[in-house]
Amino acid sequence: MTDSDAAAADASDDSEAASGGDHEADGGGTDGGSGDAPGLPADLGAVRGALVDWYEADHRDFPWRRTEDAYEILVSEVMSQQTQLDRVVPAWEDFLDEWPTTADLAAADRADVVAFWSDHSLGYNNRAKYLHEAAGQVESEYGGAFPETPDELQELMGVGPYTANAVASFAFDNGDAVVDTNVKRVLYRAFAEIHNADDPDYETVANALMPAGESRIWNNAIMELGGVACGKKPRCDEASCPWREWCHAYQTGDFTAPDVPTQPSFEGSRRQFRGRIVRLLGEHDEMDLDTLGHRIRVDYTPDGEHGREWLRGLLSDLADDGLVKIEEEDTQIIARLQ
DNA sequence: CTCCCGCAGT
DNA sequence: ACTGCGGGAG
Repeated sequence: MTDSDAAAADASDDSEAASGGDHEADGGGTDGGSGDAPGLPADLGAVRGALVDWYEADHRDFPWRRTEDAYEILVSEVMSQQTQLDRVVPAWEDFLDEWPTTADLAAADRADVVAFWSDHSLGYNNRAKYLHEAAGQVESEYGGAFPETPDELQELMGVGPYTANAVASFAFDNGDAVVDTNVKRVLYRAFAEIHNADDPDYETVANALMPAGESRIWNNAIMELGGVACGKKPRCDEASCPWREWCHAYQTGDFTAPDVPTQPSFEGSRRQFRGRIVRLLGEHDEMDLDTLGHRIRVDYTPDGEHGREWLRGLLSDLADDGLVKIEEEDTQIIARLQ
């Protein structure tokens, strides 16, 4: 899309701007703009409309954006928490094919769900456990019907503030503004007040920005912005960012973003070996200690530094996490998914 | 190497 | 407030 428009240029506040979207701005006057969110542009209606129009004009067509089923949405959110969306698509489709409803998932063996998770390289196997557990909660505590408010959704295992608002928004159009690392980056760059704050209150600003009662379209739109136009490497013009005329970063050229804690390297980490163990146990049902050890690392020697004692430690933690069961038969030690 | 739509346990 | 948790892709 050609955009052009030199941008920064006029910082003038005229505007009703682009759009003509169908969303009429905020219900007049009530929030008069920046009442509880100093630092937001005065013409909030234009800012909101520009983003929503931009999203509606063109956005990535992920399959979970075509459903309003809370369970399907939840599965997509949990999978997306740290896996690239393009990789989530096939896993999401396979998962729902295998367990189409919360009743199906709740009735499944956890070991099968964990094995699926590992087999689809979705990482963080605890999330499979959480999802299985959450399905059980929906069945037993809500009679199979998802709660519809963020507060209630947060009671589900593995569902925190972000996921609760995402599900409430995308399934029920009933959420508050989502705040994840993408949204934080957008807000930090766009609005100087956030950028300059010692301890930015993202939640308050995000909610002040969101048009009340339109969480579904809004949260989709602002996350799309963070993913497509305002990623770590900004693509303002290429993506025709709708906020260029208001954006502090675009006008100053300062595209710094909030620090995201960097993970310790994965290669050689204990997480890597946990992952290998779970993957192997998903393929072999049960394995004895030394066979498992030799299969997860070439330098495994029963009595060496990375030997039985080391492996017992990993398995013990996996057992504490409820992912693995350790059985002692005679002198043999056998592990299987739990 | 970094990045990717967080959360639970402590 | 801090820590641990997978693994593919760029």
